[in-house]
Amino acid sequence: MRVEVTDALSRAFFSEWSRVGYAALSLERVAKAAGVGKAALYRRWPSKAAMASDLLSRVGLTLTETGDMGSLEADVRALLLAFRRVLRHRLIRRILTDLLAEIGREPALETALRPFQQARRDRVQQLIERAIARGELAATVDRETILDFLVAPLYWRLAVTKGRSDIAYIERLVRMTKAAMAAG
Amino acid sequence: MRVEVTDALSRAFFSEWSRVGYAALSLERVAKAAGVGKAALYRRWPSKAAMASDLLSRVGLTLTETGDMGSLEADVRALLLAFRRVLRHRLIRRILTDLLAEIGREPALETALRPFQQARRDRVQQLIERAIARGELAATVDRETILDFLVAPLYWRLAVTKGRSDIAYIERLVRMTKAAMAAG
DNA sequence: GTTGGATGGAACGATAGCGTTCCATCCATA
DNA sequence: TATGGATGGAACGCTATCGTTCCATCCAAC
Repeated sequence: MRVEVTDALSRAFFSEWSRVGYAALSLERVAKAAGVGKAALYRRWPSKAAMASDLLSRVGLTLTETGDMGSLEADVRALLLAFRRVLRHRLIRRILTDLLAEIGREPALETALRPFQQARRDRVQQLIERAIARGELAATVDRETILDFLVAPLYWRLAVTKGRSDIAYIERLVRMTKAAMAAG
Repeated sequence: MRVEVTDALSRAFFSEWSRVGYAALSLERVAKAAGVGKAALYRRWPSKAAMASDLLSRVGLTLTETGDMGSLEADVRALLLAFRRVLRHRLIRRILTDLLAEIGREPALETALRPFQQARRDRVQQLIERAIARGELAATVDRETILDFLVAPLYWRLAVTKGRSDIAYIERLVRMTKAAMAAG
């Protein structure tokens, strides 16, 4: 099967997803937007959920990885900046919020999202372990709750309240997150 | 118009919303689930968006209000517990996540949600002002960012990662949030 | 008891996506 | 240059919802 057709379909799928949402996503429109016959789509994927899962799992490979930045503060800053870079894409933001809403209804999507969550979780775990090794955090901190604190406020601001997220904000977030981690 | 019909329609609307999501919500099914003719529904609301906005604005009145608990820590705890009580309802959680995803596509919904956001914002503002008056927080703290920290982690855990939120977790959240606020 | 308005229910034509099938055309490989 | 598989496009029957209309029934207020 021709690769450019597959690519066009993938792009159209995400574009449509962002535009109308998962539930209202019509494969007929996806094919049309890709400039492709419906048959070409159904030859590749049997259903909307299957297509979504497949495409999401492919994208999962693109996750950025940041190494040891030398200190907890620098690690947190790097993580937040990387997260911000991703969440600033309108298309990604739309799809992510939609995905989080749709997961409760389409179990297949949860499976597809799991690699992302696991990658994020692993990355934060490493960050915490490094901080403990450096003596910047107590060994008894609650990993799960720290994970919540490292991701949630920035997500909330970028995807929900749609406020500013300039460097000054990120720096404040770094300070506050560090303080929270030390208390956890 | 008969009140019990209006009530049945309202209940059915939220129930269906939670079940299939806003985009896939069919007013025909809502009427059927309410045991009511479609005409009775369209006599009351002209469209899905209008019905959603109207019903949401009615619900807005039910927002719980907690007074001064005597200290920043007690205030934060009360806020988190109240928030948890709301977010523990499966129906509310589903509708809320769905709403946050749909807002980008249906401006009318943003208008309907605004009173909620404003109420939450006001409440947090009062909490902060009280803390400053008590000398527990510096007058220079960033209100907006604190707002993010007070709401986001708990939302993230309850609505996204679907992890535990027992009292021990809430207490940890109180400690960490307090530390973050002091650093902000 | 009468009356007037709201009701449940059924049907309308229109639109749209579903998943599938068919076919003439295109194009890469051999 | 020949050939076989993928292609775009059109159409299939089916189902569902839309927003509207009609009507016989019901019920509450007078």
